[in-house]
Amino acid sequence: MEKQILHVDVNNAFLSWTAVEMLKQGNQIDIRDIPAIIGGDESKRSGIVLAKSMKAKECGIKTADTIYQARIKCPNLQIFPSNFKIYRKYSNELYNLLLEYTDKIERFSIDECFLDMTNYLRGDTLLNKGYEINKRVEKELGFTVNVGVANNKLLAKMASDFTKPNKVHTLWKEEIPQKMWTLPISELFMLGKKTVPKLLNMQIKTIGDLAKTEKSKLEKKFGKHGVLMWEYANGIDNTEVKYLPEKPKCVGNSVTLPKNISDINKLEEIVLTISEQVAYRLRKEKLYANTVNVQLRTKNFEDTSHQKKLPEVTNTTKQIYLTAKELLHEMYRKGQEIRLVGVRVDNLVESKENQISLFDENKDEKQEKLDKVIDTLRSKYGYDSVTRATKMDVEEIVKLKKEE
DNA sequence: TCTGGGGTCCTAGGACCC
DNA sequence: TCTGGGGTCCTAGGACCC
Repeated sequence: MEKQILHVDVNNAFLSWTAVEMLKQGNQIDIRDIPAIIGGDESKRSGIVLAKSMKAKECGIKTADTIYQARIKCPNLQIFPSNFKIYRKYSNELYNLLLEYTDKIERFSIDECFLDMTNYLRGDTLLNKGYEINKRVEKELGFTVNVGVANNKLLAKMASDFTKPNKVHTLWKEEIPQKMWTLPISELFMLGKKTVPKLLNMQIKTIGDLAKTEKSKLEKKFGKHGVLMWEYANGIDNTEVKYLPEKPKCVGNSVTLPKNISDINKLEEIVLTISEQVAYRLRKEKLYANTVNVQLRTKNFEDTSHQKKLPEVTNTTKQIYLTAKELLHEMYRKGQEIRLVGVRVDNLVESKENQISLFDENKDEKQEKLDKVIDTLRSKYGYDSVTRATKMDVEEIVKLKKEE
């Protein structure tokens, strides 16, 4: 039996949600009706476009443009900051509404869900359910969604992307030639800016061209990715809607520094601050890490990363920091101007039980107790209620910038 | 005043083992 | 004398997504 899949995608999510929130706060104008974007903070050198209104899109503004570019494209642009707390709130409102239709919902991202409706149609059609969800979200939640209607996840996702906003589109098997094969290859899910030029070089311009290309030829050139793109171009996707919550496979944080840094001592302090955050999140997930990874980005956008497998799993701030510090020293070349620092833990496991330890006693016990005290304080009074004396906090970095 | 931050998955090469 | 062939684990880097 064919699967019955819906893909629900919030239109201009961050901007729409900000608009709804502002209206709720009594704001007179709806920022969806003017040239507006949600953007990062240029003074923190994270000035990129995260979401745009239709009017801003008409100016040619694209997601991930720099705000600098966006302002040139549209001089009377209005810029609003992001607020992930609000986004999570509206994302949850959407999820709760969708739960009335099926409990098989995969939260693909903060603003996208896949619904497996296969056993939940109750005599109705999938398309009708799609329309109903589209109308109800607008009426009850105040923002709009696109809904893709199909027999697998890939086709549902492609369908929801057709024309926006506030639309419902089907993409049945027999519609693939007219609706999907006519599109340029850049529109196909999982074809990014590195692969598209390579395909164009092979005279593969549309998704239809790709679908008709010999699968073995693509496999030879692109490996597994080649097989995947061929299958997607032909509308083939047998993956299930993953509705059960999954543990993360890695946990990481990174910061773009307000100013490039060449001082290894300052970099160490930043690595400490980030290690602390990462370890805290790891413990909140009740996970242990096998591997620590440090990433550096220079002022020229050259990225390097080094990683190290630990002798035994850990979730203590101390272990993660000490390893990260070691990696930092291993990587950092004197004089390099560092723009971004990141720390990540990988190969996460749920417990340290099945670890073969040579000793019976737990030598991390003291650290674990200390971490626990701090975690409790933070969950009660907020993350910043506990700070380190050596920590280079935001104020200090900003001060450093002003001295310039 | 150019260029975020959070992820997942894959690949290629080296080390090491039998 | 002219150099196997598997397999696993680890690391660095890259591609893609939202």
